[in-house]
Amino acid sequence: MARAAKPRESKEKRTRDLRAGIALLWGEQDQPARGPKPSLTPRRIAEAAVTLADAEGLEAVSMNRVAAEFDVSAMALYRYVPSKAELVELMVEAVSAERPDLLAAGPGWRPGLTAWARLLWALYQAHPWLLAATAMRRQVMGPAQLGWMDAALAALESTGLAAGQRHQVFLLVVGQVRNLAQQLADFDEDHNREWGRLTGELLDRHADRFPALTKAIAEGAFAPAAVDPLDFGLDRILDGVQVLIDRTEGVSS
Amino acid sequence: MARAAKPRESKEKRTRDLRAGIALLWGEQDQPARGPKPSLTPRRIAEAAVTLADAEGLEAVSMNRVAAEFDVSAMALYRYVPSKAELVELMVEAVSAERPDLLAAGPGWRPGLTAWARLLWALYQAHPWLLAATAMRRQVMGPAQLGWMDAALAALESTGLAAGQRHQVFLLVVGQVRNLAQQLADFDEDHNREWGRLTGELLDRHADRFPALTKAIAEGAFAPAAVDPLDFGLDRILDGVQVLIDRTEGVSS
DNA sequence: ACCGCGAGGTTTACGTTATATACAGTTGAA
DNA sequence: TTCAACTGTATATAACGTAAACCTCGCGGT
Repeated sequence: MARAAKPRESKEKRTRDLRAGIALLWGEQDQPARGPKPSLTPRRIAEAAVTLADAEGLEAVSMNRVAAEFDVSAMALYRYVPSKAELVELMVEAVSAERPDLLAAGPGWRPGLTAWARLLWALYQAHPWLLAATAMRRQVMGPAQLGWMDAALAALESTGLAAGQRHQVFLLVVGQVRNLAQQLADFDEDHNREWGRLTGELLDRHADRFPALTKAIAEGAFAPAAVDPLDFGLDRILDGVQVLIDRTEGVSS
Repeated sequence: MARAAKPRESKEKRTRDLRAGIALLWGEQDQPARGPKPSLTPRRIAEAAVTLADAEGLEAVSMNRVAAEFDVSAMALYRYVPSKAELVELMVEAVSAERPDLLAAGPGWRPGLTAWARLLWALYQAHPWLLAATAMRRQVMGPAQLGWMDAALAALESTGLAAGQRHQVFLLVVGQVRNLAQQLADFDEDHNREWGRLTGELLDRHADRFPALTKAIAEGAFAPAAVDPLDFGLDRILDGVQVLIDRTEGVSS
């Protein structure tokens, strides 16, 4: 970690970095004329990093490991990618490349948004590192991520909600998927059972301090759920959105 | 980072670590008889780490920095804390120490749960590092966190929902608060405006690719919201929960 | 055709991280 | 008094991101 204690770069520098990073994401970098042919591209680098992350997790993605995939020194990558942060952005864009297709879900905002959430959830399941990758600072969305966002907002247009509300609902659904991904990431079968056993003993001994929790556990609150975990939260949220829509229509009409 | 490529510790070792960590969280460690008096305690170390994180962020919390706070070598801390991960757990427990008081919110599950969410949100605002700290693996809740959980579950007892559903609703509300914290953490005034400007140009140029997004922006979807950001999502979620309660009551009665 | 400069790639080095190991100093119980 | 247990330090290791200096190409302008 070369975190130099927040060197507080100059504003011009940061803007230049940002501009370069965005150009990279949109593929709008002008390639050079003079000099040897490049042996790599940002795209190929990102793809190698993605397969590495899929196989061994985001922690395994170091400049060294990625460079080794091309039999090249780590520093060589910096000719194509300004920093590791930008590489991660490219990885996110790479796996978000194909825009979700909501037409098969049928008409109406709710089937569309549900399908959208399911597709996003599938993406997070296929690439468990996505959560950590997008949690990193510098939330600079590239065209692929904007495509996902556009698809969700399109599904919401028929609701009659205001633009700000549509955006808020979008954030709500994204949040639900990401929360689920977080819960799944935390989950380790053995570890969880072991913690449950050890903490269970302590809970018994202090049952008076945690009455509601004790009762809920006794009633099986932590038993593995039978239904798809995405459904419960999503259904509640969309029910709530429906309530808002009904109220809005009632007022306007 | 001494991440030794997931050395896959033996199960016995992991269980012992877990047991030691839980004992630490619950303050159930037996103190030694012979030997010099300890000059520190896990508690004092955690408190120093908390003030450091409050002031300079979680990234500033290194074993060296914390140890320096006591004019002591970094390795000395390992006499009190098994690893940095456990230290972070202790930090979380420290700031979660006081159990939320929901009695002032009045009767009924909804005012109680709303108050609970507001208090948790206040905690995340007071300690912005909480999100990252709790996102780290090994979700081993100590008594303080269990106290928060118990308070939320207690508020939900009057709903008549099943234990599993109460748990799910709890997760939903926690998730909403954490999502908000995430959105706030990503947000940097200057940076965001700059990204909006640069991406806005690109969006104009590709408006046909993102029609719904373009329309939403034109209608001011990204204008700073006037209301408290927690409210929108929370209201939608709790509306949805109310729908579920109504449906459940309708069936049972 | 030449030549210089820009570009690709390597090497080396720095500062930082967590923590394993070996050791020295201190203290209470036997 | 002796000894084992305990505290704290010093040293060492592996890994990380990346800055800086350097060599080696090969195209563009002359």
